[in-house]
Amino acid sequence: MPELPEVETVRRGLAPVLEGAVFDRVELRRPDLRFPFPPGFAGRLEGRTVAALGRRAKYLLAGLDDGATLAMHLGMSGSFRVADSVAAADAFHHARGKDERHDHVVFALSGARLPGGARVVYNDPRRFGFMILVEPGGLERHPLFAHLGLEPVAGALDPDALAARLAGRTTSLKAALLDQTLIAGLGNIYVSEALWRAGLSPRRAAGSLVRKDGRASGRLVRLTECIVAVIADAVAAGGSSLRDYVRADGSLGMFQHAFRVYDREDGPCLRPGCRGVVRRLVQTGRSTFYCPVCQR
DNA sequence: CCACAGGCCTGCAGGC
DNA sequence: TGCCTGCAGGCCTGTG
Repeated sequence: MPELPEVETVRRGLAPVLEGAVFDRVELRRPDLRFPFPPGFAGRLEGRTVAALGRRAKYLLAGLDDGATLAMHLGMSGSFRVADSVAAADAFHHARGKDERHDHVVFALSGARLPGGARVVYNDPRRFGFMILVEPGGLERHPLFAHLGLEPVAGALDPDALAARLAGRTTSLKAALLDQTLIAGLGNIYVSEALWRAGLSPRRAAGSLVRKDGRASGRLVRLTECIVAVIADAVAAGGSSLRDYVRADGSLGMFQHAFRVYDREDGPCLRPGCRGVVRRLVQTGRSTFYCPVCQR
């Protein structure tokens, strides 16, 4: 259930292995994940070198030496693990309680930095993840990427740009922040955490943070600061490890220990001086955690 | 059996 | 009629 911090942590773990490495063999152990693999998918990758491993929103983007891009989304339960052999990979996965029935893709790699080669294994029990190959120059026009919103990182998430996108919208702040065409990379955990930090109710109308002249209100400036901060803090902690997510080297993220509201229903609000109790509500089918006392 | 889980696409209904 | 918006449902498997 990787959100941006988990995907970024995976990227940092995989980059030293993938960058400069060649796909010697790509093994698809089933014909589909969320979508069927396109015909020739594995063969199209074999023999190609990874130039760089990047990220956009919750997508991992492996740029290939011929200009194409392997785009990978982890869905709700996707994870990668790295090993120098099949046996080591399986032992590692086993230790993490992973079921090898859900090992769906195996990349066999070689490279100057990989004496003896390496294997990168993709495991995804729920199969909401997917991999696609985008031909050179096609990324910006691709329907999955063309409408992605602002990255929630310093310098990219501009309050007035966000105000322009929220103006007039009656939908809840919770739903707006989950909308990947507005801000790209937030998910259910970090929306709750950011709104708690900002002291804003998840039920508030998104457009209520925009001034009449169309610019960002003080509250919206504060919210953008809190979004950037919570994402940066989570990346620094290696993301959050709950049920499925582990880092590429098998270690756990630590940010789950820093949650202020997420999954803390009925617990005391942790804001100094606030005597509220954390509540859970369901918005557009997803749990929201918030303090009704200090989030208005 | 039920509810719920970190994502996101589709289709439908309602408002203008 | 169209366009936009917002929401329920569905995709899968696993866990409590």
